[in-house]
Order: sequence, then structure tokens, then C-alpha cells
Amino acid sequence: MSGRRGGRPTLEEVAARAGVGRGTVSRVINGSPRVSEQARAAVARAVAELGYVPNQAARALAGSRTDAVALVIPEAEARLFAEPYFLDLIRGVSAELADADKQLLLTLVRTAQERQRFEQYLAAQRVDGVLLASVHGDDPLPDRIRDLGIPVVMNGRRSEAEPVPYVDSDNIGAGRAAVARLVGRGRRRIATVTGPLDMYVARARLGGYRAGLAEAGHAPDEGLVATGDFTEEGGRRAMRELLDRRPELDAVFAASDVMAAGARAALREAGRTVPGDVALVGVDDSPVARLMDPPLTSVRQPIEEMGRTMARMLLRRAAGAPEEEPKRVLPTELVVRDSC
Amino acid sequence: MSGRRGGRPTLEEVAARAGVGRGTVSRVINGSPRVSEQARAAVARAVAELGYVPNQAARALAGSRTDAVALVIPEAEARLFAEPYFLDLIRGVSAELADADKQLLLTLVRTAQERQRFEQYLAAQRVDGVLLASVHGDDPLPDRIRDLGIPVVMNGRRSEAEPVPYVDSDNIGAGRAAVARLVGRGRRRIATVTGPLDMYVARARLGGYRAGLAEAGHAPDEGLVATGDFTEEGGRRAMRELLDRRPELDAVFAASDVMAAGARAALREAGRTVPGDVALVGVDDSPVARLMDPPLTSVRQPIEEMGRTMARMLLRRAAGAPEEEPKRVLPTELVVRDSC
DNA sequence: ACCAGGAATGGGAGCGCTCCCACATTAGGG
DNA sequence: CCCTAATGTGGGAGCGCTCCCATTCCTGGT
Repeated sequence: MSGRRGGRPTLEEVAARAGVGRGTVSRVINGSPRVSEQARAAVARAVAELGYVPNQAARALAGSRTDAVALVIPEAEARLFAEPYFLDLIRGVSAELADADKQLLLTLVRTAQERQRFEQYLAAQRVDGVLLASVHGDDPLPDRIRDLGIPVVMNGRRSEAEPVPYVDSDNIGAGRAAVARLVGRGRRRIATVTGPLDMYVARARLGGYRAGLAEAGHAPDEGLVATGDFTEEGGRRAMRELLDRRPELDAVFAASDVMAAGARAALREAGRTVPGDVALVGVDDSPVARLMDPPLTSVRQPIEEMGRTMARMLLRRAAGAPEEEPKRVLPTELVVRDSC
Repeated sequence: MSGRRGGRPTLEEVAARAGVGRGTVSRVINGSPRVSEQARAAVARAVAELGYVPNQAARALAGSRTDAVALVIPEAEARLFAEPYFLDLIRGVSAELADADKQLLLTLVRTAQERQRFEQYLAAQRVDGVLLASVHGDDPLPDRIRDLGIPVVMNGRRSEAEPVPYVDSDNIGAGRAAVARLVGRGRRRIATVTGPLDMYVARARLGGYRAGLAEAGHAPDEGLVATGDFTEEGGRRAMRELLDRRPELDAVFAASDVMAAGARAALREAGRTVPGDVALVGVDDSPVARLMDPPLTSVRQPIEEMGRTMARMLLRRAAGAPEEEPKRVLPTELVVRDSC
């Protein structure tokens, strides 16, 4: 049989032992300043002696706050994306929450029905805030949550002018840095494999690519742009398309490492060497990048740091802190390997 | 001041609306059979009309159960391992819990201090059960939790005779299947790169390798066994060692895909072709396997299914269900690609 | 016709906290 | 010396449920 509470001490018992009232113990536990040193010490001792741990359920019920934060990840994305991405994100969020003694509630959302259930869940007041990963351009969930009065922070944004607080990486800078590197290595015909253009992240990287070319004085050529979908297969297909359209290309910026891997395979099929015939740059600096042959030059995003930042922002808002900058864009960094 | 926090309806209000008592509503909500059809219908209508959602904190407080389950992952492992592993595991656990309307509390444990905190957390009665991933041979945590009277299920086991309930994959079978394949392809000098031998999973795969050789009538040769640590670098080092000791080897069973990738790199360095000179088999069937050149034959573990099974077992135990088989070993499956 | 026994139900009594009000107690200011 | 204003403090009043007991209403057996 589970969980008959084995005589776990209560606030009341601590109070009795310390010779003070319930209120005082509560104040000490919650770090209120309105307590004398003497009382504080007495309570601290009683807590230690009894091994007291506050009952969270009671706290949540009485205080209507839960000390828990939900991280929502759409399941479809979890499969699609360079998977380690989410693990890194989780790691960052988890670290920051642990420091604040908050709990991480992970929610993978699979179906519309599960989404529904999640909204219900939120309505049940079970979390102090919500972190959203990988939100698509037309997703109403963020606004919905905000309207419910629950603090939200997103990873990435739905559009340039995102109204909901978010933490993003500098995707434009990523595209730019990749192109700059390619140009610096003497490449002249630089193509790109983009992500699905209904995602802001894909448009931003493409924008960076274009900006990079413009800065280098290259004329734009739409024939050098092919759309992928962040999958390996999509990368492969897009690469074939590019080779078909512009056989003379000598470099490719793939908007993700996984697509770069697909592109690499297509290049091999076509008998092109990397980086000899075609130089290749990806984005994510995921493990695949290191394992590819040749190892892939890639633009690193500070994923874990994004997770930490999101959690920090959320906690601050949940605590009702003074409104600070609700939009944060973290820098990316080119990691040079052998593919260019 | 009226505590009209967001005006969420309470059980009491539902009762009033349905024209029944609090007890009856509670019974309906919790699916007790002791309710007339009529009352059930009235309550159901009131619930729908009011959009009632039970307050979880109150439930937990009154009923001492939380509807939440913790999944504990040692942070060190999360980095080391083929990372998608944990994402798959999480996916399985999450799916099963969602079906049961339970919450998943993810805990990455970094330091000894965090471990400490986690135990405190358990003491605070905040979860109905605990799932443990990647437990090392000498880890006392599982027993500790069990002694606290909290249901536990582990992923993998610490030793052959694990006392704590677990779900594992058939690692011996995995080694055997890999070797059988290699033998079937006419390989005669089959080496292996193992994981760290203080982990049962590594010993089991090695055991399978040996069993496979024995079954094929090959004489054992300890020179064909090198120890890695489940990292790419470890795989590379072990492979160099093997080439050094037994240059005539013509096949390698690596106990993980990541190590296989390392081994592949070492083979390339040494000028050996795959699968021409040396055939290669890994374990995990991770994305890396597909992306390698040539694509890697690998033994797939049903990771997501393990996650589901763990969650299912845990929920059943938490519900005080009749003691069923507490040890479950799921089958593995060889996925053939070009590396052998 | 009567009563035992079961089914359905209402509602009191908490669960262990936080909130907040009332009550000291002490320290100045006039 | 009284009066206000801080400062600590105790404890009542819930928070919204579940548990469980008492009550009512219905069976069917004798």
C-alpha cells in the first residue's frame, strides 16, 4: 500500500517544539524579515531536530502557488529537430529551476486533445508559469496562456514582432556568420537549404544568409535557395534540387546540422567532395556535426544558456518582479571544422 | 476580502448546481460505482456547464496522493550517452503518464547536493512514485527510495540479480545478435569495444558477444576485447588498441553507436575500409547510425517502449495493484545497414 | 406487516499550510 | 506622562478537497 504518511512532522509540531506560534514558524520558513533573531534560531533548531519538510500540497492550497513550472514541447518537433536540442534546453531550464528550488514539469504535447488537456491543467492552477519550446507561426497557445494570467516565456518566436516574452538566438547573425566564413574561404556560388518558411527561425536564418551575401557584394540568386524541413531527408532533397538547378555551386549553408547531413549525402551521391568541390556549413553544432565526414563547420547556438535564461525570466515574472526586457536574443558562434 | 481567485468553480459549487451533496460530486469525479445514474448525469452536466476542474493541491492535501511521478536522470549520463536515448525514454514515459492523467516531473541530478535535495523532496510527499534512469552499479538511491516506501522502477539494472523492480532491454541478446550477424557474413576475427565494465549494461553486452562467439564455435580471445566508456573518444581509443593488438581482425561489435562512430574514425585513420576490411555493428540504432558513412548496422533497443513499460509498472504499483512481475526484459532487434 | 441489510446520499471533520487581524511590547515625540 | 508608531507575535479562518459516518430509502426474507 502506498504512502500512509509516516508521522511526518507538521508546522504545528515544529511550533510547539520551538515554543512559538504557527505564524512565527511560517515566517521563518518563508524568510520573512519580521522575526526576532531569537525566534528564528529556536525554529531553525526545531526544524533540524524534527527533520521538518513543508508539505507542498498544503502550501499550494493555502498560498495558491505551486513552486512548479511547466516546460511544453510539441512532440512532433521533438522527433523532427536535431534532438539533442531539447535535451540541452531541458538541461538549462532544469539547472536554473533547481537553483531556485522549483520543480520542472515536462509536458510533451502530442495531439490536439492533449493540448486541450494541458490547457485544462493550467486552469487547475498547478503551475506558476509556462515555458514553451518550438512554437509555430500560427500557434495561439502562447496568447491563450497569457490571457489566463499565467506567466509565459517562449523559446524562439513566432514572428519578428513577437508580443509574448521570449528568448531566441541570433539566427540572422548565424546565417551571416556562415556566409561570411564561406566568402572568406573564397567561395563564390553559395547556396542555402532553408527550414520550413512558416517558422520564423527558418526565415531569420535565410535572412541572415541574404544579408551576408549582400554584405559581401554578391548578387542574390533565388536559384541558390532551396527549402527543406529540418529533416535529413528534406536536406537531401533540397540539395539534389540545388545541384540540379545550379550545378556550379561551390558552397552550401544548411539551416541545420541534420539537413547538412542530408545535403552531404546528396553531394556524395553526386560525386562532389566536401570541402573540395563544395564547402558546407550547418547550424546547431550538434553531435552529428562532429561525427560527420568531414566534421562539419557549424554555427553554435547557446541552447543551454537559452534554457537558463528562459527559466530565469519566467521566475522573475512569476514573482511579480518589475517588468524587465521581455525579449532576449543570445549570440551565436561559428565553430570551424573541416567542411569549409 | 473574498478570495475569488480567478473565480474557478469548486466542488461545492458543482454540488449546489447539480442539486446534490459534496460527497456525491466527489464520488462521480472519482468514478466510484456507488452513485445512481441520475446523480451521475446531473453532476456531469454541472461540471460541463461550470467548466469545473478539480484543484490538484486540495486533492493532494486531502487525499495524500499527488498524481505526479518523478523521472530522475543523472546529468552526467545525459551528456555521455547517446543523447537521443533519454529523449526517447522521456517520450515513452510521458505518453503513458498522459494516458493515465499523471504528471511527469523531470529531475536532472547534477551534484551530490542535488541528490540530497531530491531525497528531501521525496520526503515532502510530492510524488506518487519514482522512475530512475541509468543507475550505476553501486548506487544506493534505488534502495533508499524503496525504503522510504515510495514505489520505484528503474531503467536498466545494477546487476544480474537486481532487487528493485526494473525494465531493461535484452542486452545479452543484443550482443548475441550482433555477433551472429557478423559470423553469418563470414567474419572470423570478431572484436568488441565494450562500455565501462562497472555498468551492468556493458557487462551484459560483452556477455552476449561471448555467448555469440561460443555458439558459433569460435574460440574466445581476450585480445579481441577492448574497454571503452560509451564516448566517441573512448571508442576511437579502444579501436586503436584493438588494431594494435590484433591487426588481423575483420569485424567489430561496438557496445554503442557513439563508440562505433569513434571506432569508424580510428579505422579510417588506419586505412581500413568498412565494411570491406572490417565489418561494424553498433547498439542503439540512434540517428548517428543512419548518418554514418557507411550507414551503421545496429541493434535497436525499444527505448520508448521501455519508458512506457516503466511508467505502467510504476502506476500499477502506486495504485497498490497485485504484485506482478517486477523485472521486465524487452527484446532487441538487429537493424541491418551497410556496415556489415 | 415487520425488520435486517444494502445502496445512495449529505455533510462534518480534518489534511497542513498561508493570510491576516488582533494583540502585546517597546520606543520615541509632544 | 500620555499617545502614536513601529515591531514581534499568536492564532482564527479558511484554501478545496477526500474520508467516513450517520441518515434515508429501498429491497426482500420471514
